[in-house]
Amino acid sequence: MKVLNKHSDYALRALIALGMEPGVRKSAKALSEAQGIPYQFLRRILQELIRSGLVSSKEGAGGGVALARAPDEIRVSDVIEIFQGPVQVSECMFRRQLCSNRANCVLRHEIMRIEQVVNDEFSKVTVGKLAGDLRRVEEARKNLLVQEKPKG
Amino acid sequence: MKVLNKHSDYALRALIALGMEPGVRKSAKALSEAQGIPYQFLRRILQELIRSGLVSSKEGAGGGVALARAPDEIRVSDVIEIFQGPVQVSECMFRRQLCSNRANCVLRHEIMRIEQVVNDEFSKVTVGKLAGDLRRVEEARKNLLVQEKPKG
DNA sequence: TTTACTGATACTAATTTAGTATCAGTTTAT
DNA sequence: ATAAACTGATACTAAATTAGTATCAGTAAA
Ligand code: FES
Ligand code: FES
Repeated sequence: MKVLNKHSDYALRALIALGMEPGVRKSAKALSEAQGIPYQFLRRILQELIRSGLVSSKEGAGGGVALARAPDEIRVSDVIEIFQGPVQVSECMFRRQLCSNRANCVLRHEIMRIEQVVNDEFSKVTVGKLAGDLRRVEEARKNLLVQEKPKG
Repeated sequence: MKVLNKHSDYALRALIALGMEPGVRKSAKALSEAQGIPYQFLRRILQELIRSGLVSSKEGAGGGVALARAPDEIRVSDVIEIFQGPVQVSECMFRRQLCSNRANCVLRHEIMRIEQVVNDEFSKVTVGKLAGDLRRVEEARKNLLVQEKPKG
């Protein structure tokens, strides 16, 4: 069961890359090369993010994209919603004979509860948080290198 | 984002149908007709459930399948695991440049935490519970009919 | 020995996901 | 003016996954 498809995956990486230096505009080409994401594919993903309002863009030479909101205001759940639609456990279990009265269906309640939990978890994690985590990871690695080659 | 694919969906329906009358053996044909699941497809699904040990079978005329465990011992997560593999949020975010040190990766921890939560939720729900819920739904509907046509 | 079933497995069709390509328009720099 | 570096929109192809079908062999009961 793969939760993130490539669209969401790449979108997140691009968003986090942008979130590392909020306000700095980057071109699709630069992002594509830095993150190892196929250029044309990333372009379409960015266009989608722009349409959805997570990212802002500037056309022409020297143009590019940047986060349209604060990194902490962009949730992983937003990204999943855009590229994979809302979380749905099952189209509708027992739809045929058994569940003519959807409104009162206990099974449906169970299903919706889980959908909610999954969604909540993905809402808790923001691009800002991931970028922060990543920053700390990079710091740690840098320090490690300094230790290995001290005063060099 | 569709969580259950048709395999898991149909498997669950079949398991719950079996769970409504544990111990009673039912043929693939009967299940297929009762649940509106394509026969050959359901056959393969049942064979998979049998191999996985959730269901027991008896060959020959009058044969069929039944739950191999107590309904409460069959979790939705078991079914998902069989047909869709273990929950994976992302193959490995930032695998390339950024995450050579997977063991210490904060992002990875975040991802694994969510995977755990999702899995936990699906482990909480058993075939026994779903069958019980369904039983209550059917009771409620029956009572409703009695009310509508009282003493008829 | 026919009928009703499962076991194993090969196959096809449909859908989704991933990835590519193209052309038009915008901004900057020369 | 025009070339270069960009995004906007959209059509297209390829690969992978999912869904569904078919077939043949074997088993058990009537
Ligand atoms: S599961 Fe569909 S209404 Fe009950
Ligand atoms: S996300 Fe892959 S190791 Fe960090």
